[in-house]
Amino acid sequence: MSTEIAKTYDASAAQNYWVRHWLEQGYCNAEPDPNREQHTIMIPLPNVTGALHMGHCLNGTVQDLLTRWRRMQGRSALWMPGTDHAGIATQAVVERRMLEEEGLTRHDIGREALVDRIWKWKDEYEARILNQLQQIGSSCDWRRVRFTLDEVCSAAVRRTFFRMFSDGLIYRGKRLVNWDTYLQTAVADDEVFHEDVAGSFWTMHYPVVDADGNLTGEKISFSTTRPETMLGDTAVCVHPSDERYANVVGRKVLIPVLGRAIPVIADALLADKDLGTGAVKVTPAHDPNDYACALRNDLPMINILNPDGTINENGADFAGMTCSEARQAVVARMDELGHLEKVEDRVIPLMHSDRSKTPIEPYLSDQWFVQMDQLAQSAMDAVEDGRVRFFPNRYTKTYLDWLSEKRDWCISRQLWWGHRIPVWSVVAGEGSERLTALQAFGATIADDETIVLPDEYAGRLAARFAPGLQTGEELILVCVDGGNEELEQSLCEAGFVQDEDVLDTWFSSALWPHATLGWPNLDRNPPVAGESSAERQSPNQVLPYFYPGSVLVTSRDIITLWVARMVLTGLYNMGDVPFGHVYIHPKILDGLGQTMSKSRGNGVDPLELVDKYGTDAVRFTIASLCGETQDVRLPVGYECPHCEAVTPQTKEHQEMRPMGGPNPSIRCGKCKEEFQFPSPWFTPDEGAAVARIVSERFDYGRNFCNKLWNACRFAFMNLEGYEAASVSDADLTMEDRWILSRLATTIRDVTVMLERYQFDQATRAVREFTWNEFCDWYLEMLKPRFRNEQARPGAQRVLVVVVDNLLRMLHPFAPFITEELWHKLNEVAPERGLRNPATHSESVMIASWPDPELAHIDEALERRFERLQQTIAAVRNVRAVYRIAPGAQLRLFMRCEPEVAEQLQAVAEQFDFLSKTMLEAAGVDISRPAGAASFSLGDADGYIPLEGLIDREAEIARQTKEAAKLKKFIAGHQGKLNNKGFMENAPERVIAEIRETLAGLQSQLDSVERILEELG
RNA sequence: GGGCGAUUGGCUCAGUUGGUUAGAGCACUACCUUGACAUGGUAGGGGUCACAGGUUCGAAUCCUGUAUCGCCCA
Repeated sequence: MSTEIAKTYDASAAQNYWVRHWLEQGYCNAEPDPNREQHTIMIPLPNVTGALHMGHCLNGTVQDLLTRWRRMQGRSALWMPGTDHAGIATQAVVERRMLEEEGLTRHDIGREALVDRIWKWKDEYEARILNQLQQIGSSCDWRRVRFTLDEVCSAAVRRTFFRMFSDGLIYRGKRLVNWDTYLQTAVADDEVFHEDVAGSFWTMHYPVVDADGNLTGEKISFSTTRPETMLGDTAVCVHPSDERYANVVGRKVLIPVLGRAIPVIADALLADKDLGTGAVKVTPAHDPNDYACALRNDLPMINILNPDGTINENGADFAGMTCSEARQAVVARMDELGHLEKVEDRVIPLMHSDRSKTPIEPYLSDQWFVQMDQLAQSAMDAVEDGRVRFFPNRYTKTYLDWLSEKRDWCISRQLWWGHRIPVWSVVAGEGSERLTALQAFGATIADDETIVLPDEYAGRLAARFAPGLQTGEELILVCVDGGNEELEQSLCEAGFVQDEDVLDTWFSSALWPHATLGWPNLDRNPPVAGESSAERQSPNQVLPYFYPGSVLVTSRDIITLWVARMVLTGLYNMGDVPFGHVYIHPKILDGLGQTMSKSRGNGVDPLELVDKYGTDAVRFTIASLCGETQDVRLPVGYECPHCEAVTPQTKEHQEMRPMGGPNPSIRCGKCKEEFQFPSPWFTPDEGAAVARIVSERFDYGRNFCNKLWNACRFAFMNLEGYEAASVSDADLTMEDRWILSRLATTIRDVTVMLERYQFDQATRAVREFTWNEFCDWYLEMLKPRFRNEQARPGAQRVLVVVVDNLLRMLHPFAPFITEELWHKLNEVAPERGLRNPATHSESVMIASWPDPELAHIDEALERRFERLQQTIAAVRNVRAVYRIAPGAQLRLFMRCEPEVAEQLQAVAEQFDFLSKTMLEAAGVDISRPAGAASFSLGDADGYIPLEGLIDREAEIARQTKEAAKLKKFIAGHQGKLNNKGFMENAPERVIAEIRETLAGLQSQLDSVERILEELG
């Protein structure tokens, strides 16, 4: 049997093969198992708006790393996959595309057709996203894929809404919202962005009128950037202590364009004496500050806008105009009437909708809310008492600060794509007819004005009165739990109409941790793909086993939006938190320090990088970036399709668009050829040469994989004739014991680092061990043993054990290459182990996480080994400095204590192998041979005779420089020991260390000075 | 405006509760195609740790302030 493997690792072949193999074997599947501990990670569900970018890739890498590691530790490890319908974002994308490509709006095609189109979009992107996740090696339980609008999640949404409604936690109310006039929906505060636009600042005045409405000749001036809002003004406000206006407060002014009189009020919170004229107009229905002022002062609120952003009937003559038309018309009229004083240009910060990119109008409308006080408090308690812990800890503050505001949660969205609000309403009757609409249900009114339904409707219907849209109107609201279509039908027949709105996406994603496990269905396990409903076990064992989850891995920007809400719904529905830990990972920025996003044109598809570097390289590099830091920069470049030269990406590149002309291209600086490039703004021309996005940061992972591959290739090549057998301690050589000691230490440390979510440190530790210890030293030292028939079997047995452990330790970081190598190892050395060699699992994915053999850790040995390393480095240095051919044999004399000499003699062979140097002699009585180059370590001096080769002057210069360096360090240490304060305050340990170092430095300096003397 | 974070060699980042001579990868220089690996090896050059104060025997690390940048919230 040949034990040789390919010279280079074929990443793409390995990925394709193992992704399928793992799926077929069902290694990623997780089932409840009472004999094992559980480990649950719920994916931060990506939304189906578009494909995944590097941020998702990082997020997925971390979750997979944890899942694979815990699975190897023997846990039943569930990583739950799925996607989010992302209501407004997805609907906006589909609507925008429909408008651009077909000139159609949603009103042209209707609710059903639009929703149909969105489902098609969802199917396409969900498939693409899941494929991306699989390609990066995600070991999710793919049978359990969920979608926030599917049956399982919908049932949870429906039940939660019903419970909250029944408990009185959901109410309907008026609220000033951010109205997107383009999409005709409210958007959340986090869905708007501020952008400065050029605008004007008008100063005008309202005349004061007396009680009879007659002009008094007085006036109040104010300034505004939005004059059209005067149509909705219900007051003018001044500061209570502003003497200029003391005599008009409480009187009235006239809005000239309407002829409506409004009061002058004093409100210290709204008016600022020192700003402008000190007086401001108050438009409660269209400005957040004015709205708050109106609540304080009990002012009427007049809505002047239609949902599409045009002026409504309250705007009198201006009705039907758009805001900007109305603005001009109002200004013109005011000017005409002599109330315009001046106008100046001004840059105005304007809110825009993140979804439609159009300006936001503050707009007063009816919305549904969740009352947050108790829920928020419960979520705060969970973090404060440690049931939920954040890593890094500083994010606790973000979470608590936000929740402590306890602002009610607006859950309604005026969209067509989402969970329809399960409330039916009808206008209540008058007097004794008040409950007529619910007569068929046998409803009655209790003393406290609540609606009481017969027991047969318990858990299915909940009803109550609520104020209607019009003042004085009363509504009956009925909430229906899921699975009661016949009751919904009856309500419709009784004249009830279902609410048009849908729920905020976060309402459904807040339930993700328990909804995906089947809640509220406790009778049966949640469905898995490929299983008939009859097979589903009863009762639901999945939910109690996997809930609460272990850790949530996510990005800091949704701590408030999502993490907090999952905690509170988890507590509300399940009575327990959804996860014990929250690991907040860094965010990937581009080379210019900007957040990566599709809209900025700097997003990078992970599959492009995977194509170039291989998944393992990308994952390994990413893991090396994940620590406690909050951002990582990822400068990328375009790889020229003609000559492979890389052009770094600049802001100009990110912003290049066709602008009606041909697709932009970049000219390669090296070969001067033009190429196109991936961009969110256009699709490259058919057949055009397209650059690929690359980033040299991934060289880190790629080089590592190459190193690992070749180290194993070397190992396998030398396993010809391997026979398993126990290895006794006596059989172990010094380097065996050293590498086993280092291996045990590394495994121990890496395990702790993973427990602490220190992926960057863990990655460095495994890399350091693999490259700088295993490859650089151990494998090199094995080479002579493999050439020796006697020594070979022992070397093979230890090597096999180290490779076995190494592959297992690396598997969560680099799943594909380790699996590929593991299978080779199984072929070459099926039985392995130091004590009782045995066969190992078919796949490394289900092998056990390596045990740190603490008994192997030998620090004294490691220190001796270090001296060997230093000596060899010193010899190599001499060789390099004197430009001695690498092949030329050198002779080495070491002056040192007998004990050290003995140790050096013991490894004499290694000097030859590792540095082509014969250790001629070692001992106290060694002196420098004539014409020898020298070096000094702390406890030994080395001499390498170089008759005729040595340049005396150069050697003197070299040693003089060395002496100067040593003197500087010595002075520093001496200074400390002479410092009274230091000696009095520093801990014993530190002083001892300084003394020890100083002694070492001093002896080195002595050596160097002796050498200089000898050089004369 | 409030909060969080960053600022360490040309680039990207480490640096555990303050304590040996501040590290790594890439890039750079020289040498080496040696039967695991040139995606490599060996050796090397390069940093007054943003700035100004302070605390301390001792500061990249703690405190205050300044500057620049990023993010979140209002």
